[in-house]
Amino acid sequence: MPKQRAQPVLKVVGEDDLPTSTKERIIDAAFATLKDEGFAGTSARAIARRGEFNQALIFYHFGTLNDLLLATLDKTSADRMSRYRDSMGKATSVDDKIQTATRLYREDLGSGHITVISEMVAGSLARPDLGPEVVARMEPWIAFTEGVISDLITGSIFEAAVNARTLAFAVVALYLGVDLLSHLDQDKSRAEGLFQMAGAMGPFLAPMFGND
Amino acid sequence: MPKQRAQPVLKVVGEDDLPTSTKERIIDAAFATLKDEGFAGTSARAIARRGEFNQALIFYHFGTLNDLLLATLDKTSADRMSRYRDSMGKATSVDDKIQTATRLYREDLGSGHITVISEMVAGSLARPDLGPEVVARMEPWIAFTEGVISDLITGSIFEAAVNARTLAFAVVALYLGVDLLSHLDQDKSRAEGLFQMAGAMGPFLAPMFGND
Amino acid sequence: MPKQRAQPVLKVVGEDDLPTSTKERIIDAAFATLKDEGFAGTSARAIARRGEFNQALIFYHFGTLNDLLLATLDKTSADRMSRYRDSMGKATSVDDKIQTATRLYREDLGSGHITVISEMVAGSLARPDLGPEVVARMEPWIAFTEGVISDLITGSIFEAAVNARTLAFAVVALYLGVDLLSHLDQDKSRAEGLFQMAGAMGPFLAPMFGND
Amino acid sequence: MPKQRAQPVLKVVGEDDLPTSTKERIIDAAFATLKDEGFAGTSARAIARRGEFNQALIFYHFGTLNDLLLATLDKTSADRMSRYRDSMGKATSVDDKIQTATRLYREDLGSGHITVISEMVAGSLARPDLGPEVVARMEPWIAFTEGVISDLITGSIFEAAVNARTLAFAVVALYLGVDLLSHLDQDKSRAEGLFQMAGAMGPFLAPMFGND
DNA sequence: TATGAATGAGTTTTCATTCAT
DNA sequence: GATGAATGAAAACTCATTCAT
Repeated sequence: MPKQRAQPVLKVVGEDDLPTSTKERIIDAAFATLKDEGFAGTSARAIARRGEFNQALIFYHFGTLNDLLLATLDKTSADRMSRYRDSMGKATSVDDKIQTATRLYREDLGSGHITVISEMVAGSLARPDLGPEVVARMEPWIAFTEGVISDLITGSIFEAAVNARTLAFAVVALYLGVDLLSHLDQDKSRAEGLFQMAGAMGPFLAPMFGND
Repeated sequence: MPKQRAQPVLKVVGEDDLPTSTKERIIDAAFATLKDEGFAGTSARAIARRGEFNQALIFYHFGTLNDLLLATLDKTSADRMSRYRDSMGKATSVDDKIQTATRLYREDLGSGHITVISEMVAGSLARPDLGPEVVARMEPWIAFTEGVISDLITGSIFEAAVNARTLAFAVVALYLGVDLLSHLDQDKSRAEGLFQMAGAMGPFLAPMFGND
Repeated sequence: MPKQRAQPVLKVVGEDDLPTSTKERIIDAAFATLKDEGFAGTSARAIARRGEFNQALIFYHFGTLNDLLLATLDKTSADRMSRYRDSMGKATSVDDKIQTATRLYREDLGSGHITVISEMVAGSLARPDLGPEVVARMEPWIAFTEGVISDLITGSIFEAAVNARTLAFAVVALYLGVDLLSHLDQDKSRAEGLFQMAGAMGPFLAPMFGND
Repeated sequence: MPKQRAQPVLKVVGEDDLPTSTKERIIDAAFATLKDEGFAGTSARAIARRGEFNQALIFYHFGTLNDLLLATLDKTSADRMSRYRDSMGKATSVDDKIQTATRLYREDLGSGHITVISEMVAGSLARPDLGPEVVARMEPWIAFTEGVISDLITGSIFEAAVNARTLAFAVVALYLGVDLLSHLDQDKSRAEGLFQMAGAMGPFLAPMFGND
């Protein structure tokens, strides 16, 4: 049985996969179900119904529902990560980075990426064996954020006081917390307000980081 | 029928309650189960087993498992809130407030308050009718945080740029996100690191807030 | 414990009862619940809620839910029986009797008597120990109907061919069947149509019974 | 998913069905349970025990206990209906029809058809969402009876006075009522007596219908 | 590869009834 | 007489997973 327990994290789906292999169809169905029905509604049955295939197919291809869920998280995470890398790489000033991050966040919101991430993180509490795996999938995001922060503070007055890794952890935690709360009370405006506030502080902060 | 559907949020438990009324015993069992078995493990059966009482008692006293869970959240929330109010009220300088917050966080960690809050917030995604209720219970915390922040920035250079309410939302979201991640990967050290970093920045920030 | 298992059938409630004794209040609540919530909805809890008294009172006074239900059936049956006796006693011709029966049926419909009877008869299938007791409560109605039929056919051409007792059983069965079906599909018009048809046949039948 | 929510009413089971498909086994078990344990005793558990299969199989194949019950009613109804159609089609005179109906009734009694029908009709009062569905399944029987009556009264003196549809409703209601009472007090003799009386009236009635 | 059928363990909730006070 | 609390048994239904084909 082709179980796939410890699938490499954030591996971009290989080129040998046909455009819509069965595995992809299943992942797409899982993504859609997670997005629309929430973690609680994402049973094997629900995914199969959504993708119009047989329930057992999930277990044939992924061994476990958990593993499908993780693969789904991997895929959306990998997709978004490449997008983030591209965009943030091009942004140089603090201000610019804030603008870019805001734009990306709005994209995430539209694509369902946010929903799926927060459903997975939160849901993994309810499926205890999922927890560590999900956290592992957050690691690359922390690393990426750490890079962005390092770039930013190197040479600034903050360089000494700030631990980039720790701050990166905080940023990712904040992102998740905001997602979670926004998701729970169906209110996007507070997250939006947060980005706007950050935007307003951009010019404020710029001189501290040696941008002008 | 002693249902308690719309229990007042954050009502501090009155002194007239006997030391261990049945309702309290049930809430305590729910708290312990939430803490040790996680949200997923907190079924009516599990709670009853833990508290060594009959399953049906839960429904007799709370009507619904959800309602018991909310009551549990209310109780722990109320307990902690009064503690936070007392302690933060006494802290005056930024530095002081950071120290106090760190101390309180460590208390939360020991008492299981953190575990229970994050289990509830995250788990409520998987019990959709719980979501709004849980968010509503976060509101007082946002309000409280807003107060602390307002006190802090009034008269400082940040007063104009910062929206206290939005920042309070961010702080609560950050707290939840940190809890969630720490809880998921069983690793408390990163949260600890975050507080230490904040502590290190304390003296740094003090002058910006007009403390000396 | 004052159980009341084999309560005399159709005994009119004695004069020693206060106008609204507790037992009566309970019976009234049971009647109302049976009428509005149906047999399935008539749990001890539902009755107690409706009458605004404690659940346990039912068991104190009647020993068993079944016994309360039977007492309720007795009461409504006794009330209606006296009414039927009075009215049918005054009707002399076939035609007259049909008119009277139609009028009484409409009364039954309004008072909820019909609902309660059919709920009880049908429901007693679902509470097997109730069955024979309920049937026993139908006996007086069969006897009463037998009397009416006997009066009618004595001296008519049917006297030899018809067994009054058997026909009485059929009439009661028909009444129940009609109630049941009308109740189930919420459609009173067919029962009404039946009475109208009987009414139309009255003058037709009259000569056969020696009325003119 | 082989749910069968809106199964065609009274569809005769096709010959292509294997002798004992799982669905049939389940229906047979439901039938037997309904017959022997009564409606109240026909829980999913009881059916599964009787058929020696897993409880969940019921829900896999029928989605809902109600739906299984309805399918069971459909099957027995369809079986009997074809038998009634055949037999009554061959009976021409009133007398003949009465004899045939009596014979069929005795068959029903032996097969458990009667028990199951009355359990279902009465029981559906206690499962409110079942009511309309069960009534709908009575409709074909009313229609069939109407046909028999129409044949009978056409050209007779009753043609003007009798509404065949209304009378058919009454006949079906009577049949149900008789079943119900017989079933409740475990006494078949009164129903038997009724048929005997009808038999005795046959020659009496014949001339009125133009038979000789 | 794929699937329909099957399963065992689990879920929340409701019920009639009992009992100590 | 009356009550609040407690209980054991049962209900319908859902779940992830397995298996024979």
